[in-house]
Amino acid sequence: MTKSQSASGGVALWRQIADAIRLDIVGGKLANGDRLPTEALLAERFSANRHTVRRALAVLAEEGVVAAEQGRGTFVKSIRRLTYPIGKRTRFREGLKGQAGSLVSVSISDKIENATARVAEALGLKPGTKVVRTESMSVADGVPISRSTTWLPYRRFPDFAARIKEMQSTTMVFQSYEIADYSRASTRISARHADVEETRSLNLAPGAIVLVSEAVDVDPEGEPLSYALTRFPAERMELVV
Amino acid sequence: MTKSQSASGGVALWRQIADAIRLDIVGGKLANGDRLPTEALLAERFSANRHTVRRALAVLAEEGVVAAEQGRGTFVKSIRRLTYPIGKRTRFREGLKGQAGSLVSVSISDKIENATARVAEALGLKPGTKVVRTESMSVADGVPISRSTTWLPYRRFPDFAARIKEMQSTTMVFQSYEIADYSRASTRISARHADVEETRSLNLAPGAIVLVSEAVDVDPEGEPLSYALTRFPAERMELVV
DNA sequence: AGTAGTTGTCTAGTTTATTAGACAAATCGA
DNA sequence: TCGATTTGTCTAATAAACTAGACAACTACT
Repeated sequence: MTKSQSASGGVALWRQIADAIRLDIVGGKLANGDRLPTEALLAERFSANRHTVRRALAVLAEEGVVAAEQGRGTFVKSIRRLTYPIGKRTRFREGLKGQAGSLVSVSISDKIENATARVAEALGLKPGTKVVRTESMSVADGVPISRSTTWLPYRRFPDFAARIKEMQSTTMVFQSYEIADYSRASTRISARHADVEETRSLNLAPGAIVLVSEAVDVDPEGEPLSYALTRFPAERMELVV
Repeated sequence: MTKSQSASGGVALWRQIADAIRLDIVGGKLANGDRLPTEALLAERFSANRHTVRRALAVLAEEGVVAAEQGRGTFVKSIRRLTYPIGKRTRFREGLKGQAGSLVSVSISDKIENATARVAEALGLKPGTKVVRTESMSVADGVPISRSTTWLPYRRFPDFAARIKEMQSTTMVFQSYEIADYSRASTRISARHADVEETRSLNLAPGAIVLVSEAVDVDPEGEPLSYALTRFPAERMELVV
Protein backbone atom coordinates (compact mmCIF):
# COMPACT_ATOMS: atom_id res chain seq x y z
CA MET A 1 0.00 0.00 0.00
CA THR A 2 1.41 3.37 -0.99
CA LYS A 3 1.22 6.21 1.49
CA SER A 4 -1.01 8.53 -0.45
CA GLN A 5 0.01 12.11 -1.00
CA SER A 6 -3.58 13.26 -0.77
CA ALA A 7 -3.53 12.03 2.82
CA SER A 8 -0.36 14.11 3.22
CA GLY A 9 -1.68 17.17 1.47
CA GLY A 10 0.43 17.14 -1.65
CA VAL A 11 3.77 17.10 0.12
CA ALA A 12 5.90 14.11 -0.76
CA LEU A 13 6.77 11.86 2.17
CA TRP A 14 10.51 12.09 1.48
CA ARG A 15 10.25 15.88 1.78
CA GLN A 16 8.33 15.68 5.05
CA ILE A 17 11.01 13.39 6.42
CA ALA A 18 13.80 15.68 5.22
CA ASP A 19 12.07 18.66 6.83
CA ALA A 20 11.61 16.81 10.11
CA ILE A 21 15.23 15.76 10.32
CA ARG A 22 16.46 19.22 9.32
CA LEU A 23 14.29 20.67 12.07
CA ASP A 24 15.89 18.34 14.62
CA ILE A 25 19.26 19.63 13.48
CA VAL A 26 18.68 23.37 13.30
CA GLY A 27 16.54 23.11 16.44
CA GLY A 28 19.45 21.64 18.34
CA LYS A 29 18.12 18.13 19.04
CA LEU A 30 20.95 16.79 16.91
CA ALA A 31 24.34 18.44 17.29
CA ASN A 32 27.25 18.72 14.92
CA GLY A 33 28.95 15.34 14.52
CA ASP A 34 26.09 13.32 16.04
CA ARG A 35 25.18 10.11 14.30
CA LEU A 36 21.64 9.94 12.99
CA PRO A 37 19.49 6.90 13.70
CA THR A 38 20.04 4.18 11.11
CA GLU A 39 18.01 4.27 7.92
CA ALA A 40 16.02 1.29 9.18
CA LEU A 41 15.10 3.07 12.41
CA LEU A 42 14.17 6.28 10.62
CA ALA A 43 12.00 4.26 8.25
CA GLU A 44 10.21 2.82 11.24
CA ARG A 45 9.86 6.19 12.96
CA PHE A 46 8.24 7.77 9.89
CA SER A 47 6.31 4.67 8.86
CA ALA A 48 8.05 4.78 5.52
CA ASN A 49 10.20 2.56 3.38
CA ARG A 50 13.94 2.67 3.75
CA HIS A 51 14.24 3.92 0.17
CA THR A 52 12.02 6.86 0.98
CA VAL A 53 14.18 7.73 3.96
CA ARG A 54 17.24 7.44 1.76
CA ARG A 55 15.80 9.96 -0.63
CA ALA A 56 15.24 12.40 2.24
CA LEU A 57 18.81 11.86 3.43
CA ALA A 58 20.09 12.40 -0.12
CA VAL A 59 18.45 15.81 -0.15
CA LEU A 60 19.96 16.73 3.21
CA ALA A 61 23.35 15.49 2.03
CA GLU A 62 23.11 17.72 -1.02
CA GLU A 63 22.30 20.64 1.27
CA GLY A 64 25.42 19.78 3.22
CA VAL A 65 23.46 19.20 6.43
CA VAL A 66 24.41 15.54 6.79
CA ALA A 67 26.97 13.17 5.28
CA ALA A 68 26.66 9.40 4.99
CA GLU A 69 29.58 7.02 5.47
CA GLN A 70 29.15 3.50 4.26
CA GLY A 71 29.32 0.95 7.04
CA ARG A 72 29.38 3.60 9.76
CA GLY A 73 26.25 5.68 9.57
CA THR A 74 25.03 9.14 8.67
CA PHE A 75 26.40 12.14 10.53
CA VAL A 76 25.34 15.71 11.19
CA LYS A 77 27.50 18.32 9.47
CA SER A 78 25.72 21.35 10.47
CA ILE A 79 25.07 24.84 11.24
CA ARG A 80 22.68 26.43 13.67
CA ARG A 81 20.14 29.11 12.94
CA LEU A 82 21.16 32.75 13.17
CA THR A 83 19.15 34.89 15.56
CA TYR A 84 18.04 38.36 14.50
CA PRO A 85 17.01 40.56 17.44
CA ILE A 86 14.12 42.94 16.79
CA GLY A 87 13.27 45.82 19.05
CA LYS A 88 12.84 49.56 19.28
CA ARG A 89 16.38 49.99 18.06
CA THR A 90 16.82 47.40 15.36
CA ARG A 91 20.03 47.36 13.32
CA PHE A 92 20.55 44.54 10.86
CA ARG A 93 24.33 44.38 10.85
CA GLU A 94 24.72 45.02 14.58
CA GLY A 95 22.14 42.40 15.42
CA LEU A 96 23.98 39.66 13.57
CA LYS A 97 27.46 40.73 14.59
CA GLY A 98 29.35 37.89 16.18
CA GLN A 99 27.03 35.22 14.82
CA ALA A 100 28.68 34.94 11.44
CA GLY A 101 32.20 35.35 10.13
CA SER A 102 31.31 37.42 7.11
CA LEU A 103 28.15 39.41 6.46
CA VAL A 104 27.74 40.90 3.01
CA SER A 105 24.78 42.93 1.75
CA VAL A 106 24.24 43.28 -1.98
CA SER A 107 22.06 45.83 -3.73
CA ILE A 108 20.38 44.06 -6.61
CA SER A 109 18.33 46.72 -8.35
CA ASP A 110 16.45 49.93 -7.76
CA LYS A 111 13.83 52.05 -9.42
CA ILE A 112 11.55 54.97 -8.82
CA GLU A 113 7.87 54.17 -8.79
CA ASN A 114 4.53 55.41 -7.48
CA ALA A 115 3.50 54.21 -4.03
CA THR A 116 0.87 51.48 -3.88
CA ALA A 117 -1.84 51.73 -1.23
CA ARG A 118 0.12 49.56 1.17
CA VAL A 119 3.42 51.36 0.74
CA ALA A 120 1.75 54.76 0.98
CA GLU A 121 0.02 53.80 4.21
CA ALA A 122 3.21 52.49 5.77
CA LEU A 123 5.14 55.64 4.88
CA GLY A 124 2.33 58.03 5.65
CA LEU A 125 2.13 59.28 2.06
CA LYS A 126 -0.67 59.69 -0.44
CA PRO A 127 -1.00 56.72 -2.81
CA GLY A 128 0.83 57.49 -6.03
CA THR A 129 3.56 59.58 -4.40
CA LYS A 130 7.01 58.95 -5.88
CA VAL A 131 9.04 56.44 -3.88
CA VAL A 132 12.44 54.84 -4.26
CA ARG A 133 12.36 51.06 -4.29
CA THR A 134 15.50 48.99 -3.77
CA GLU A 135 15.95 45.24 -3.91
CA SER A 136 18.76 43.72 -1.89
CA MET A 137 19.95 40.60 -0.18
CA SER A 138 22.39 39.55 2.52
CA VAL A 139 24.79 36.65 2.68
CA ALA A 140 26.38 35.32 5.89
CA ASP A 141 29.40 33.07 5.51
CA GLY A 142 28.45 32.42 1.91
CA VAL A 143 24.86 31.45 2.71
CA PRO A 144 21.98 33.77 1.72
CA ILE A 145 20.03 34.80 4.80
CA SER A 146 17.70 37.56 3.64
CA ARG A 147 16.03 39.10 0.62
CA SER A 148 14.63 42.61 1.05
CA THR A 149 12.50 45.10 -0.79
CA THR A 150 12.68 48.60 0.68
CA TRP A 151 10.62 51.67 -0.15
CA LEU A 152 11.53 55.24 0.86
CA PRO A 153 9.95 58.61 0.02
CA TYR A 154 11.69 59.96 -3.09
CA ARG A 155 11.33 63.54 -1.96
CA ARG A 156 13.52 63.03 1.07
CA PHE A 157 15.88 60.39 -0.30
CA PRO A 158 16.23 61.07 -4.04
CA ASP A 159 19.70 59.60 -4.06
CA PHE A 160 19.18 56.63 -1.73
CA ALA A 161 19.79 53.91 -4.31
CA ALA A 162 23.21 55.23 -5.28
CA ARG A 163 24.28 55.71 -1.69
CA ILE A 164 23.20 52.30 -0.40
CA LYS A 165 25.20 50.68 -3.18
CA GLU A 166 28.25 52.55 -2.01
CA MET A 167 27.89 52.27 1.76
CA GLN A 168 26.10 48.90 2.10
CA SER A 169 24.58 49.97 5.43
CA THR A 170 21.23 51.63 5.88
CA THR A 171 22.38 53.24 9.10
CA MET A 172 25.25 54.96 7.29
CA VAL A 173 23.08 56.15 4.42
CA PHE A 174 20.64 57.69 6.88
CA GLN A 175 23.57 59.42 8.57
CA SER A 176 24.61 60.83 5.20
CA TYR A 177 21.14 62.42 5.08
CA GLU A 178 21.77 64.00 8.49
CA ILE A 179 19.64 61.46 10.31
CA ALA A 180 21.71 60.60 13.34
CA ASP A 181 19.28 58.10 14.79
CA TYR A 182 16.17 56.19 13.84
CA SER A 183 13.97 53.58 15.43
CA ARG A 184 11.59 50.79 14.60
CA ALA A 185 7.94 51.83 14.62
CA SER A 186 6.39 48.45 13.85
CA THR A 187 7.32 45.00 12.65
CA ARG A 188 4.75 42.67 11.14
CA ILE A 189 5.76 39.02 10.97
CA SER A 190 4.21 36.27 8.92
CA ALA A 191 5.31 33.09 7.17
CA ARG A 192 4.64 31.43 3.85
CA HIS A 193 6.22 29.24 1.22
CA ALA A 194 9.02 30.78 -0.80
CA ASP A 195 8.02 31.87 -4.28
CA VAL A 196 10.02 31.05 -7.40
CA GLU A 197 12.19 34.16 -7.26
CA GLU A 198 13.04 33.66 -3.58
CA THR A 199 13.77 29.99 -4.10
CA ARG A 200 16.33 30.98 -6.68
CA SER A 201 17.91 34.02 -5.06
CA LEU A 202 18.06 32.54 -1.55
CA ASN A 203 19.23 29.18 -2.88
CA LEU A 204 16.40 27.28 -1.19
CA ALA A 205 14.86 23.91 -1.83
CA PRO A 206 11.54 24.70 -3.55
CA GLY A 207 8.70 24.60 -1.07
CA ALA A 208 10.91 26.00 1.67
CA ILE A 209 9.46 28.40 4.23
CA VAL A 210 10.28 32.09 4.50
CA LEU A 211 9.66 34.33 7.49
CA VAL A 212 8.29 37.62 6.19
CA SER A 213 8.96 40.82 8.13
CA GLU A 214 7.32 44.12 7.21
CA ALA A 215 9.10 46.87 9.08
CA VAL A 216 8.64 50.63 9.29
CA ASP A 217 11.53 52.73 10.57
CA VAL A 218 10.96 56.32 11.74
CA ASP A 219 13.18 59.27 12.60
CA PRO A 220 13.28 60.75 16.12
CA GLU A 221 10.34 63.00 15.22
CA GLY A 222 8.26 59.95 14.31
CA GLU A 223 8.38 60.64 10.57
CA PRO A 224 8.42 57.36 8.56
CA LEU A 225 11.74 56.81 6.82
CA SER A 226 11.45 53.44 5.18
CA TYR A 227 9.16 50.49 4.67
CA ALA A 228 11.03 47.22 4.27
CA LEU A 229 9.63 43.84 3.28
CA THR A 230 12.25 41.26 4.19
CA ARG A 231 12.13 37.52 3.62
CA PHE A 232 14.29 35.21 5.79
CA PRO A 233 14.73 31.49 5.13
CA ALA A 234 13.03 29.97 8.18
CA GLU A 235 15.55 27.15 8.29
CA ARG A 236 18.45 29.58 8.65
CA MET A 237 17.07 32.43 10.74
CA GLU A 238 14.86 33.08 13.71
CA LEU A 239 13.64 36.40 15.04
CA VAL A 240 13.79 37.44 18.66
CA VAL A 241 11.66 40.29 19.93
CA MET B 1 6.13 15.96 -20.50
CA THR B 2 5.20 15.86 -16.85
CA LYS B 3 6.33 18.64 -14.54
CA SER B 4 8.53 16.69 -12.20
CA GLN B 5 8.10 16.93 -8.47
CA SER B 6 11.79 16.52 -7.89
CA ALA B 7 12.28 19.75 -9.80
CA SER B 8 9.68 21.24 -7.44
CA GLY B 9 11.24 19.91 -4.29
CA GLY B 10 8.68 17.27 -3.40
CA VAL B 11 5.73 19.59 -3.25
CA ALA B 12 2.95 18.65 -5.62
CA LEU B 13 2.18 21.26 -8.25
CA TRP B 14 -1.50 21.41 -7.33
CA ARG B 15 -0.49 22.26 -3.77
CA GLN B 16 1.90 25.00 -4.88
CA ILE B 17 -0.89 26.49 -6.96
CA ALA B 18 -3.35 26.26 -4.07
CA ASP B 19 -0.83 27.93 -1.76
CA ALA B 20 -0.14 30.72 -4.25
CA ILE B 21 -3.82 31.50 -4.74
CA ARG B 22 -4.53 31.34 -1.02
CA LEU B 23 -1.67 33.76 -0.47
CA ASP B 24 -3.21 36.19 -2.96
CA ILE B 25 -6.42 36.00 -0.96
CA VAL B 26 -5.18 36.25 2.62
CA GLY B 27 -2.63 38.83 1.45
CA GLY B 28 -5.38 41.03 0.10
CA LYS B 29 -4.62 40.89 -3.64
CA LEU B 30 -7.97 39.20 -4.13
CA ALA B 31 -10.87 40.54 -2.09
CA ASN B 32 -14.04 38.89 -0.88
CA GLY B 33 -16.37 38.31 -3.84
CA ASP B 34 -13.75 38.87 -6.52
CA ARG B 35 -13.78 36.52 -9.46
CA LEU B 36 -10.60 34.49 -9.92
CA PRO B 37 -8.97 34.24 -13.35
CA THR B 38 -10.49 31.42 -15.39
CA GLU B 39 -9.08 27.94 -15.01
CA ALA B 40 -7.50 28.26 -18.46
CA LEU B 41 -5.71 31.47 -17.50
CA LEU B 42 -4.52 30.04 -14.18
CA ALA B 43 -3.22 26.99 -16.01
CA GLU B 44 -1.23 29.27 -18.28
CA ARG B 45 0.05 31.38 -15.38
CA PHE B 46 1.35 28.34 -13.51
CA SER B 47 2.45 26.44 -16.64
CA ALA B 48 0.19 23.59 -15.62
CA ASN B 49 -2.67 21.62 -17.01
CA ARG B 50 -6.20 22.80 -16.39
CA HIS B 51 -6.89 19.61 -14.43
CA THR B 52 -4.05 20.39 -12.08
CA VAL B 53 -5.45 23.87 -11.48
CA ARG B 54 -8.85 22.33 -10.86
CA ARG B 55 -7.39 20.14 -8.16
CA ALA B 56 -5.89 23.18 -6.46
CA LEU B 57 -9.23 24.98 -6.66
CA ALA B 58 -10.99 21.92 -5.27
CA VAL B 59 -8.76 22.07 -2.20
CA LEU B 60 -9.45 25.78 -1.72
CA ALA B 61 -13.16 25.16 -2.18
CA GLU B 62 -13.07 22.51 0.53
CA GLU B 63 -11.32 24.99 2.81
CA GLY B 64 -14.15 27.41 2.10
CA VAL B 65 -11.78 29.99 0.62
CA VAL B 66 -13.33 29.97 -2.86
CA ALA B 67 -16.52 28.68 -4.47
CA ALA B 68 -16.98 27.73 -8.12
CA GLU B 69 -20.18 28.45 -10.06
CA GLN B 70 -20.65 26.62 -13.30
CA GLY B 71 -20.79 28.90 -16.31
CA ARG B 72 -19.86 31.98 -14.26
CA GLY B 73 -16.46 31.50 -12.68
CA THR B 74 -14.81 30.90 -9.32
CA PHE B 75 -15.24 33.45 -6.57
CA VAL B 76 -13.42 34.42 -3.38
CA LYS B 77 -15.34 33.61 -0.19
CA SER B 78 -12.85 34.66 2.29
CA ILE B 79 -11.44 35.59 5.49
CA ARG B 80 -8.53 37.79 6.41
CA ARG B 81 -5.75 36.96 8.82
CA LEU B 82 -6.06 37.86 12.49
CA THR B 83 -3.32 40.10 13.88
CA TYR B 84 -1.76 39.33 17.26
CA PRO B 85 0.15 42.27 18.75
CA ILE B 86 3.30 41.41 20.69
CA GLY B 87 5.06 43.83 23.00
CA LYS B 88 6.21 44.46 26.54
CA ARG B 89 2.66 44.00 27.72
CA THR B 90 1.30 41.11 25.70
CA ARG B 91 -2.12 39.72 26.53
CA PHE B 92 -3.57 37.07 24.29
CA ARG B 93 -7.27 37.75 24.76
CA GLU B 94 -6.93 41.52 24.82
CA GLY B 95 -4.81 41.51 21.70
CA LEU B 96 -7.39 39.70 19.64
CA LYS B 97 -10.39 41.49 21.09
CA GLY B 98 -12.49 43.03 18.37
CA GLN B 99 -11.00 40.90 15.63
CA ALA B 100 -13.21 37.90 16.18
CA GLY B 101 -16.74 37.36 17.39
CA SER B 102 -15.97 34.52 19.75
CA LEU B 103 -12.64 33.55 21.26
CA VAL B 104 -12.50 30.31 23.23
CA SER B 105 -9.47 28.79 24.93
CA VAL B 106 -9.47 25.12 25.81
CA SER B 107 -7.18 23.34 28.23
CA ILE B 108 -6.33 19.97 26.70
CA SER B 109 -4.12 18.27 29.24
CA ASP B 110 -1.58 18.90 31.96
CA LYS B 111 1.09 17.08 33.87
CA ILE B 112 3.97 17.63 36.23
CA GLU B 113 7.40 16.86 34.83
CA ASN B 114 11.06 17.65 35.25
CA ALA B 115 12.39 20.65 33.35
CA THR B 116 14.43 19.96 30.24
CA ALA B 117 17.52 22.06 29.60
CA ARG B 118 15.59 24.47 27.41
CA VAL B 119 12.67 24.92 29.80
CA ALA B 120 15.00 25.28 32.76
CA GLU B 121 17.02 27.97 31.02
CA ALA B 122 13.92 29.91 30.01
CA LEU B 123 12.49 29.83 33.54
CA GLY B 124 15.83 30.38 35.29
CA LEU B 125 15.67 27.01 37.06
CA LYS B 126 18.05 24.08 37.41
CA PRO B 127 17.42 21.33 34.86
CA GLY B 128 15.27 18.65 36.41
CA THR B 129 13.30 21.03 38.63
CA LYS B 130 9.62 20.16 38.84
CA VAL B 131 7.47 22.16 36.42
CA VAL B 132 3.80 22.21 35.49
CA ARG B 133 3.15 21.66 31.80
CA THR B 134 -0.20 22.46 30.22
CA GLU B 135 -1.39 21.94 26.67
CA SER B 136 -4.07 24.24 25.33
CA MET B 137 -5.55 25.70 22.20
CA SER B 138 -7.68 28.65 21.13
CA VAL B 139 -10.53 28.88 18.68
CA ALA B 140 -11.80 32.12 17.11
CA ASP B 141 -15.21 32.01 15.48
CA GLY B 142 -15.01 28.25 15.29
CA VAL B 143 -11.58 28.22 13.62
CA PRO B 144 -8.52 27.02 15.56
CA ILE B 145 -5.92 29.79 15.75
CA SER B 146 -3.33 28.58 18.24
CA ARG B 147 -1.91 25.54 19.97
CA SER B 148 0.18 26.15 23.08
CA THR B 149 2.42 24.29 25.46
CA THR B 150 3.16 26.22 28.65
CA TRP B 151 5.62 25.44 31.43
CA LEU B 152 5.60 27.07 34.88
CA PRO B 153 7.63 26.40 38.03
CA TYR B 154 5.71 23.88 40.15
CA ARG B 155 6.95 25.38 43.36
CA ARG B 156 5.22 28.69 42.74
CA PHE B 157 2.19 27.44 40.80
CA PRO B 158 1.37 23.97 42.13
CA ASP B 159 -2.28 24.41 41.29
CA PHE B 160 -1.97 26.17 37.91
CA ALA B 161 -3.51 23.42 35.81
CA ALA B 162 -6.71 23.28 37.81
CA ARG B 163 -7.08 27.07 37.87
CA ILE B 164 -6.46 27.63 34.15
CA LYS B 165 -9.18 25.10 33.37
CA GLU B 166 -11.58 27.05 35.50
CA MET B 167 -10.68 30.62 34.54
CA GLN B 168 -9.54 30.17 30.90
CA SER B 169 -7.35 33.26 31.16
CA THR B 170 -3.70 33.29 32.14
CA THR B 171 -3.99 36.86 33.37
CA MET B 172 -6.72 35.87 35.80
CA VAL B 173 -4.85 32.83 37.08
CA PHE B 174 -1.80 34.97 37.77
CA GLN B 175 -4.04 37.40 39.67
CA SER B 176 -5.31 34.50 41.74
CA TYR B 177 -1.67 33.95 42.74
CA GLU B 178 -1.42 37.60 43.84
CA ILE B 179 0.44 38.63 40.69
CA ALA B 180 -1.22 41.86 39.69
CA ASP B 181 0.88 42.47 36.62
CA TYR B 182 3.37 40.68 34.41
CA SER B 183 5.26 41.47 31.25
CA ARG B 184 6.90 39.85 28.28
CA ALA B 185 10.65 39.34 28.70
CA SER B 186 11.35 37.83 25.27
CA THR B 187 9.61 36.37 22.26
CA ARG B 188 11.40 34.11 19.83
CA ILE B 189 9.71 33.63 16.49
CA SER B 190 10.35 30.98 13.89
CA ALA B 191 8.38 29.05 11.28
CA ARG B 192 8.17 25.46 10.09
CA HIS B 193 5.79 22.93 8.65
CA ALA B 194 3.04 21.71 10.95
CA ASP B 195 3.64 18.28 12.42
CA VAL B 196 1.05 15.53 12.46
CA GLU B 197 -0.44 16.48 15.83
CA GLU B 198 -0.76 20.15 14.88
CA THR B 199 -2.24 19.30 11.51
CA ARG B 200 -4.96 17.42 13.33
CA SER B 201 -5.63 19.70 16.28
CA LEU B 202 -5.49 22.95 14.28
CA ASN B 203 -7.49 21.45 11.43
CA LEU B 204 -4.83 22.28 8.83
CA ALA B 205 -4.10 20.93 5.41
CA PRO B 206 -1.04 18.72 5.96
CA GLY B 207 2.12 20.54 4.97
CA ALA B 208 0.70 23.83 6.19
CA ILE B 209 2.97 26.35 7.87
CA VAL B 210 2.94 27.28 11.55
CA LEU B 211 4.45 30.36 13.13
CA VAL B 212 6.19 29.28 16.33
CA SER B 213 6.46 31.72 19.22
CA GLU B 214 8.54 30.97 22.32
CA ALA B 215 7.67 33.48 24.97
CA VAL B 216 8.85 34.11 28.51
CA ASP B 217 6.68 36.19 30.82
CA VAL B 218 8.10 37.69 34.02
CA ASP B 219 6.65 39.34 37.12
CA PRO B 220 7.40 42.99 38.00
CA GLU B 221 10.54 41.85 39.85
CA GLY B 222 11.85 40.17 36.71
CA GLU B 223 11.24 36.65 37.99
CA PRO B 224 10.24 34.27 35.16
CA LEU B 225 6.64 33.12 35.46
CA SER B 226 6.02 31.02 32.40
CA TYR B 227 7.59 29.69 29.23
CA ALA B 228 5.08 29.23 26.42
CA LEU B 229 5.62 27.54 23.08
CA THR B 230 2.74 28.58 20.85
CA ARG B 231 2.04 27.49 17.27
CA PHE B 232 -0.14 29.71 15.04
CA PRO B 233 -1.38 28.65 11.58
CA ALA B 234 0.48 31.09 9.32
CA GLU B 235 -2.48 31.31 6.98
CA ARG B 236 -4.77 32.54 9.74
CA MET B 237 -2.55 34.66 11.94
CA GLU B 238 0.20 37.23 11.74
CA LEU B 239 2.22 38.76 14.55
CA VAL B 240 2.88 42.45 15.00
CA VAL B 241 5.69 43.65 17.19
C1' DA C 1 -32.63 31.87 -30.07
C1' DG C 2 -28.00 31.86 -30.66
C1' DT C 3 -23.22 32.23 -29.35
C1' DA C 4 -19.15 32.85 -26.68
C1' DG C 5 -17.19 31.86 -22.39
C1' DT C 6 -16.97 29.21 -18.19
C1' DT C 7 -17.05 25.15 -15.06
C1' DG C 8 -18.02 19.92 -14.78
C1' DT C 9 -16.98 15.18 -16.27
C1' DC C 10 -14.95 11.46 -18.72
C1' DT C 11 -11.15 8.54 -20.86
C1' DA C 12 -6.35 7.65 -21.52
C1' DG C 13 -1.33 7.70 -21.25
C1' DT C 14 3.22 9.11 -19.07
C1' DT C 15 6.05 10.26 -15.14
C1' DT C 16 6.97 10.38 -10.20
C1' DA C 17 6.45 8.51 -5.47
C1' DT C 18 6.43 4.67 -2.59
C1' DT C 19 6.89 0.05 -1.28
C1' DA C 20 9.23 -4.51 -1.39
C1' DG C 21 13.05 -7.62 -1.49
C1' DA C 22 17.71 -9.04 -2.38
C1' DC C 23 22.52 -8.57 -2.28
C1' DA C 24 27.06 -5.91 -2.46
C1' DA C 25 30.45 -3.04 0.07
C1' DA C 26 32.36 -0.95 3.98
C1' DT C 27 33.06 -0.60 9.14
C1' DC C 28 33.74 -2.20 13.74
C1' DG C 29 34.45 -5.10 17.56
C1' DA C 30 34.85 -9.82 19.50
C1' DT D 1 39.23 -13.64 10.81
C1' DC D 2 34.45 -13.85 11.51
C1' DG D 3 30.04 -11.90 12.13
C1' DA D 4 26.95 -8.22 13.01
C1' DT D 5 25.71 -3.71 11.56
C1' DT D 6 25.23 -0.15 8.28
C1' DT D 7 25.12 2.25 3.82
C1' DG D 8 25.01 1.53 -1.47
C1' DT D 9 22.83 -0.44 -5.62
C1' DC D 10 19.67 -2.98 -8.38
C1' DT D 11 15.04 -4.83 -10.06
C1' DA D 12 10.09 -4.80 -9.87
C1' DA D 13 5.30 -3.63 -8.83
C1' DT D 14 1.51 -0.35 -7.39
C1' DA D 15 -0.48 4.23 -6.44
C1' DA D 16 -0.53 9.11 -7.15
C1' DA D 17 0.48 13.19 -9.96
C1' DC D 18 0.29 15.36 -14.29
C1' DT D 19 -0.81 16.00 -19.02
C1' DA D 20 -3.92 15.76 -23.13
C1' DG D 21 -8.18 16.08 -25.52
C1' DA D 22 -13.12 15.94 -26.03
C1' DC D 23 -17.64 17.09 -24.79
C1' DA D 24 -21.55 18.23 -21.51
C1' DA D 25 -23.85 21.76 -18.61
C1' DC D 26 -24.55 26.22 -17.30
C1' DT D 27 -24.39 31.55 -17.60
C1' DA D 28 -24.52 35.91 -19.69
C1' DC D 29 -25.02 38.81 -23.40
C1' DT D 30 -26.65 40.13 -28.09
